[in-house]
Amino acid sequence: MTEVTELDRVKNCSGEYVLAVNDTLSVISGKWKLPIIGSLLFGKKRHKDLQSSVGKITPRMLSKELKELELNGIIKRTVYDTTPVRVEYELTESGFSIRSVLDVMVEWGLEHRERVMGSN
Amino acid sequence: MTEVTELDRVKNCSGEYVLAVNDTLSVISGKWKLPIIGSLLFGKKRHKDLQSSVGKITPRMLSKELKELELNGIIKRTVYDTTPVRVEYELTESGFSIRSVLDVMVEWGLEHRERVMGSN
DNA sequence: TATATCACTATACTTTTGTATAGTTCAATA
DNA sequence: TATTGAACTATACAAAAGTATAGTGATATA
Repeated sequence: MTEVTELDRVKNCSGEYVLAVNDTLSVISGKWKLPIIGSLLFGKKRHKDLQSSVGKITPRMLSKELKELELNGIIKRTVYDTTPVRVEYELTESGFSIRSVLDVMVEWGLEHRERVMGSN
Repeated sequence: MTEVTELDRVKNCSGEYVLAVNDTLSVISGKWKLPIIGSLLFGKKRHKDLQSSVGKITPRMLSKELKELELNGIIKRTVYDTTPVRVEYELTESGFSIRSVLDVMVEWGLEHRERVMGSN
């Protein structure tokens, strides 16, 4: 009952708290990260599939964002030895689990809009 | 039991979902938003107090970020008719409530770090 | 009259982030 | 041999975000 977890510790230290939030924030920041994650929630996709489903992203940006997401452990990249080569991207466990964060953000966003609209 | 709320609706529509997340994201994005909110969680503060508690932010950036936070309904600005003039900033209800979002982000961030560290 | 305090604002940058457009590599097919 | 398709990469540029440094306006006190 008196155990202090890492979580309790961080929540009570304003500096580390901000750092931890920023860690999460950096994973989903960038113009195309959310659309990409959103698209991959429906299943694994290839580069060209993402290009059409994500909007008018250029291949350069798509590569860049995918590379960052992979580095951050959000997606997994698999290369198949076919011709032409096939590369598939899919969410990792962390990738799927971040959905709970996004859900909370959607909820707050809608509540906040109500509060702001309600008092005009 | 069969009622479909706004929330359910948005969660099932990938486009609107991303938009709603981005709404929330835009409120806390910017290099100094989190430190400012973090500082105001401890109580109302004046411009100069924030300037010292938030780090090495310039007055220009502090004004800019405060203005955006006010526009977004996260903080309330009060001017007192003293000399020299006194201006106080404090969190609104939305400002305080966003802490629940930040808490979830901290939790995910720590779990994610465990997962990534655990598999090296 | 000069100085100090507070809450900014102005101007001119630098850095980061994103866009536009074209080109590369590989092997398989026409 | 030329073309195709997938998955990128290269180069140059534009826009957004952030920094550095100095200055303003109001008023009260020395």
